[in-house]
Amino acid sequence: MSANIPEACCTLEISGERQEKLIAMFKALGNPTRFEIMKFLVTHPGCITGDIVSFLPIAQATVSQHLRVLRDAGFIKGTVAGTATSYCLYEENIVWFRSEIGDVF
Amino acid sequence: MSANIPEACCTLEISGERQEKLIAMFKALGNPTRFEIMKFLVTHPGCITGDIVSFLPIAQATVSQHLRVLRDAGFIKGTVAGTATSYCLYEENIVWFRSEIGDVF
DNA sequence: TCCTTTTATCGTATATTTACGATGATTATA
DNA sequence: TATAATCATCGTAAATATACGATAAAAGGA
Repeated sequence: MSANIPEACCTLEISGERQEKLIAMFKALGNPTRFEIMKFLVTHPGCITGDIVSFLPIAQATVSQHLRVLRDAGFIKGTVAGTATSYCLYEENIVWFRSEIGDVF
Repeated sequence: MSANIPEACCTLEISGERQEKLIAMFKALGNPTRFEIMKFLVTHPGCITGDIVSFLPIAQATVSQHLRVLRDAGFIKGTVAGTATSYCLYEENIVWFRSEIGDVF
């Protein structure tokens, strides 16, 4: 008989780069303001930074900083359009995120 | 014709207390040390704090602090057993976590 | 060319997180 | 009743995150 470990409700079988990437995504989502930005982008795809700044009660510089965190985590994608920057969800990465969670949880 | 918003890859239809709870869980998982503790608990259910301290390269006080964050987020459950405390994954809450993510992503 | 619009970045202040050693509380054991 | 074992909490130092105003960069329009 091998060690009898009762099976858990999740495997968490992940490591290395995949784990780091997943943790960075969790961290990015673990902030109320960034979560609101994500929600806003679902209903306002392609909106520009200024739209998000108008929507949120925080300064433009702060919004820009949060957008960077979301961008670095892979959740959103920015496209420069004239003087503005248009933002969308980064669908491929979100699909990856969902898939990884499905694997480990 | 109503506003033609192309459908996103996720709805993020969540708010209020549910959203706060989910964000707190993301935040708790968004730390490498805490993620490792979660992984350790999958393979060592019922282990005591000292086991986790031996496993990780950080001080006992710090481990205890991380355990508290995971406990507050609902990911783990501690049971006092003599002078020790035995920890397990909090399966019901993890199931809830998985289910919420399935709904919004 | 000059001015406006838009956004990212810089510098910085404050808040939070993360880490540690020390201590106290609790339980078991000699 | 001492003594040991185990762990949470306290106080605190250092690092990181979050927020802001100011400024710079880039593009468009007058």
